[in-house]
Amino acid sequence: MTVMMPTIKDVARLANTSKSTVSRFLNGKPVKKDTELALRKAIEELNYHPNMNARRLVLNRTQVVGIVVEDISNNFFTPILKGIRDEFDRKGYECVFYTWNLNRRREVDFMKLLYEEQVDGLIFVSFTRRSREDVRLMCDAPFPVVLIGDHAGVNEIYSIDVDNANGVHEVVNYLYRIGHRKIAHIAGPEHAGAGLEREHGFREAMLNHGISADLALIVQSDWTHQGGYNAMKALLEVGGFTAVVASNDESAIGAIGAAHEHGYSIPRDFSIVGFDDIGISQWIYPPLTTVRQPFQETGRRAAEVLYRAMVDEEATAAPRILLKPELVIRNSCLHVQTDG
Amino acid sequence: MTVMMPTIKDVARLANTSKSTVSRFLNGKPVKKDTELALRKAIEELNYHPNMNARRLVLNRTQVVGIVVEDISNNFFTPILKGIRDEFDRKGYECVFYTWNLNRRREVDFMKLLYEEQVDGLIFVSFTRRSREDVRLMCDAPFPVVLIGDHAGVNEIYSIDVDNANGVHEVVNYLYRIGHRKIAHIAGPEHAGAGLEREHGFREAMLNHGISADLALIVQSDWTHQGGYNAMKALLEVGGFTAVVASNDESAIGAIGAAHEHGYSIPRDFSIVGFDDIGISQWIYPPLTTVRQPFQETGRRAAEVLYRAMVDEEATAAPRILLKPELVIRNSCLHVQTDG
DNA sequence: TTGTATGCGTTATCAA
DNA sequence: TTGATAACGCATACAA
Repeated sequence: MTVMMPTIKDVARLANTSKSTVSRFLNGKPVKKDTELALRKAIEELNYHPNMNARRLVLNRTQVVGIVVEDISNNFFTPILKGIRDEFDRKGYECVFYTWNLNRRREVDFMKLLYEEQVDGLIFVSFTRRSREDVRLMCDAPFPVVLIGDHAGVNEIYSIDVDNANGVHEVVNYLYRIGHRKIAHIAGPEHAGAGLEREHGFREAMLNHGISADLALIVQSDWTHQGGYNAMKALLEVGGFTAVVASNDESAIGAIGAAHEHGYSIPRDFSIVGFDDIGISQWIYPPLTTVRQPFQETGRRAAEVLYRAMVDEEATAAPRILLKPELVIRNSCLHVQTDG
Repeated sequence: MTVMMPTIKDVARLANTSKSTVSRFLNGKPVKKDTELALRKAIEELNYHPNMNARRLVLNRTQVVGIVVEDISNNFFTPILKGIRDEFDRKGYECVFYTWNLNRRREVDFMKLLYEEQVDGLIFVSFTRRSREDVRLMCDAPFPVVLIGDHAGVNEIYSIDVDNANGVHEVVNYLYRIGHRKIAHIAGPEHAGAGLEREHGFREAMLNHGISADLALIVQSDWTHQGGYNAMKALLEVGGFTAVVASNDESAIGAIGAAHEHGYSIPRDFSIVGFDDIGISQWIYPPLTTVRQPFQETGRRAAEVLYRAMVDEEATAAPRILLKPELVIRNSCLHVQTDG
């Protein structure tokens, strides 16, 4: 970077005009045909590119939105990010991705960091539970903020999430419909808001069918393959169930692995259902019945909300959006005889 | 963003000192104890945050590296990106991710776009074949550029990739060792450099064992589950093989699905091996024997090379790094009787 | 339609 | 240790 990049001034000199004319031309304002030609030539010749930092400084606007992601290596995030990107691509905004991990900084610390980056808006993507206090702080940011995931019950902030409870209800209803009464649950990690919502949804749905949840059949896990595997082994020790509702697809897949390892066949011996519908779920054996979470749509909608808030100061959209998930029936569940 | 953010000037006024002193303090230069106290108080009170754009403008250095990714929704990319991030986090650099897709722009167009963003360095991540012409252009950038993937044989550019041919050699050798002679190949897409390298590696390895490749047993595919599924169906029509080497894990998984659907059991009826070792591969049924690609390490090394090139003008590291993949043996392959 | 002059928020040079 | 001043590259109000 020791080489000096040409500036608007160099272009002006070469094209025999002034800086302001160059600037105007670059911003699509009208100039005389002659000067336009001279300018094009000069720009080409110098290989000139405008300096965005300078432009941003004077405009006090960056056309950049920040996306803060909890853990970029999580596969859930990629379709969400794609949804956000695609939407902002259309609007002519740049997306800058920041990642963090739980043990280093909090989301709000990141927000302060982004005060410096002069972003025009911000989206936080995380499946971890947020504190009221943190979310309150986010409301005070000098730019609009949209949350994907938990909003800690704060209704002043823009947020978007999937209706986790509703998704699990559908799952349990389906399982009930095909005869299952003894249903186990492999829960998500405690720190995850969505995990808790799904667990509550499970208990609720069971209650709705007049089945009191058997606490021994609800086992805590962590949304990983390994976690699902371990949880299933634990459940197999307990026994006395015909179906298991996993808190996500990965743990469902781990659970299937454990069942196979114990010589069971799915769905013959146990019905298993996941949550998320990640890409692989239709390709495993047996193809997994699950709840499709509209990841990309989630990202797209978040971008939409943020955009509206950025351009329209008094946007009055509903601050909370709850997307409906969809039950996808494949081959990991089987009809069973009801007891009574 | 209508609200005016406090500047260094406001801090100076409130702390009863000058802009320069504030600036020096912010950059860790020594100030008197009294002024330090006053400054801290003023900064706190005003909730002051430095404006990075202004700083970058005057420093002509951004502490930002650009990462241009072909398709953010591809799962391969996440561990690579994580490797890059982690490394630059340590170095105090910001990472800005840009995504593109094949039908919109070329990588070099992106590079020009980044002339404007004033990044200090750039990493291109793509599995698509690159043209000599494009790579040559990248060499002329005003900042260092590192390629992950194909380098079109241009040795002047920093690049890093996995030794695809070597990986496939190991696979074929292994298959040969356990008795397989009739081996099919589900190839990757034509536009992917790595796909071609793997296919060549396959032919080479077969030849090394004195087996002339049966062209009917090499079928083109596209690295997707669906593609692998279709390819396996086609192979099953042809018949006459005991093992299949898939160009990546996803198509291997699709192929297993097709085999199951036709009533075959893996590995009893066919041995199948993949490439990449994506997270799911050890959890499917049967657990997939594959070649582990060091994704995260790839990203880390790329970041390392770029960093060296950015800080040390005359870095003379070897421009091309080829990482060795590793055969991971699980349960998707079985020993068979050799014919002769 | 064009040019001059000013300012955006920061760092750096130089005297004090 | 501090303060005045001049950059950095660009956009814009105003005058021409």
